[in-house]
This record gives sequence, C-alpha cells and structure tokens, in this order.
Amino acid sequence: MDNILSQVFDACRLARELESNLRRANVPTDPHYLLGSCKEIAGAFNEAIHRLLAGNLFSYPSQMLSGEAPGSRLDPGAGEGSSRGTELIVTTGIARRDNGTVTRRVPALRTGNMEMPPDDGYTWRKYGQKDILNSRFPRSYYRCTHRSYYGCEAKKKVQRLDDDPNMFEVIYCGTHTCQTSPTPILIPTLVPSAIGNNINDNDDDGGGGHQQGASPQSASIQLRNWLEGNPRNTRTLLVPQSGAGGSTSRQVGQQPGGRDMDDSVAELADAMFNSASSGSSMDAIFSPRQRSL
DNA sequence: TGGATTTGACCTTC
DNA sequence: GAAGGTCAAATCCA
Repeated sequence: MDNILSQVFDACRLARELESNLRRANVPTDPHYLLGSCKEIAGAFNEAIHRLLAGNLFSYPSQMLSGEAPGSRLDPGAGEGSSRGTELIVTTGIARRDNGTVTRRVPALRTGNMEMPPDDGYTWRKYGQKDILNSRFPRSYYRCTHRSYYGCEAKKKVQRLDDDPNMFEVIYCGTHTCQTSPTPILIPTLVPSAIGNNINDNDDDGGGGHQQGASPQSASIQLRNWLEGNPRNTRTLLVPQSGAGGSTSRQVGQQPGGRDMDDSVAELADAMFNSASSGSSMDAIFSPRQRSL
C-alpha cells in the first residue's frame, strides 16, 4: 500500500509542478509542453490505478447493485468516490448487463432545496418524463446532447428510488459515440501518434464506437479522455461534482477503474476544454466547414 | 433568440 | 388494453 501511496504522491507532485509552471509569468503555452506534462501526470495516476486494481481493493455490497445477477460482470469502478472542490461525490453501485445497459445507483445531489442526480460528466438533454407503475417518483429520460452533431445514441433513464428517495437509479443505454471518433479537429498535433494509442481504444464493445465514420469529433474531448486516462471504456462513468447540477454538465472522461484526477490536472483540463461541453459552444469548437462535414 | 425543459399525445411492445 | 418509451409543441430561461 505504501508503494501505491508513493505513486499517488508522485503523480500529485508532478501535477503541482505543472500548475506552478503555468502560473509563472512566462507561462509555457506551447501545446507540446502541455501535452508532455499532462501525459506524464496521467501516466503516473494510471500507474497508481493499475496497482490499486491489481491489489483487488474493491468490493461491491450486493444490495447496492440493482438487478445484478450473481456472478455477472461488475465494473471495478464501482464504489469509487471523487473529491473536487469541497464536495465529495460517492457512487455506490454499478452493474453492467450484457445487453449494453449499465445500471448505477448514485446519491442525490443537494443544491438548495432541490435534489438531483449528480453530474455524471456527460451532457444530457431531457426528452421525456413518465410516471411509472408502482413507483412514487417519475422516471426521466435523457439523451446525449451531442446526438444532433454526432448521432450519439447514448441515453439514460433516471428514477428516484422508492425505498430510498436520497438515491437515484440511473440506467445508461447505448454508447457515447460522440467521444470515440478518431478524428481530432481542434488540435492537429493531437493525433493518436502524438498522444499515444489510448485515443482510439475507448470503444470496447465494437458496437457503436466508430459507427460515425468520419464524423467530426472534438479533439478537446479526446484529449480530455486521454488526459484522464480513459483508454478502454467510455461507459464506465464517474460522477464528478456538479456545479449547478442539472443536465448541462461538463464533459469529463473516466477511467475504467473509476477515479478522479488531481484537482490541478482536472482544473487544467477544465481551463483548456471548458468550451467543449455544450452544444451552444460548438461554434467555438468547430468551424462551419468542419461542422458541415 | 437559441437552447433546454415540460408535458400531453402518440407509438411500440407485451 | 396497459405500461413504457418517444415525440414535439409550448414554455422557460439565460
């Protein structure tokens, strides 16, 4: 365990060094510098994650999983927590089913008098709400905001649990193809050869990964995925802190192991890619010509 | 004014 | 026919 902590501390140190350098007067804005530094930091965190996973440190209380048959596949990311800012978001259960849906239970996020499911890092648009038989609370239906741009078919259903109103059950359906195109646009230097092979590896099911063909893709999203070490599975979702909550969340990739980055790195990524999150910002991301492709 | 949400109606499946 | 899922017009909001 000491070895793992040492690895984590080392990654944190690298992040602080980068942050320190960026705050100096002679800010090195060169993308290659940022790329190299971020890659080093992400690699350090990845190493820590791999060691943690190798140590089989995770367990899953069965009562936290919904509808999961014994012996079925579980995601190692379950039970992870993340701390960004002052708020700790803890996801308590995830279950993957063979039909491509992922069911996850997350605690309600309190913002004022409202309670809502925490931001899961994707940008969703609500398209329906339905009262469900024998359920006290209605079910809300969301689809990926980027559907119109990428044909992303990812959807989710959110419903508050009858027996525990403080918990939401979130059922994810489909794959976020808006994150998996291999064609970077904004940052030409961030082609896979520049940032490693991970950028193409986040389509693990072969189902909808590259079905968009040459559809446009935000390089910032891809770099963000890579920065946050999401090499294999875009459907393994951390639930990061939600600022204002709601469905207008920011795009944050996630690692299969389920983790949060050092705040310094996350903030750096936020600063670099904050405009990539919503449809309304797409004009800033894609030129009209690019968008028409 | 454009994007997101709400909500009643419609469609699909069992 | 009932229930879940989706559509789309109306409405809200920044």
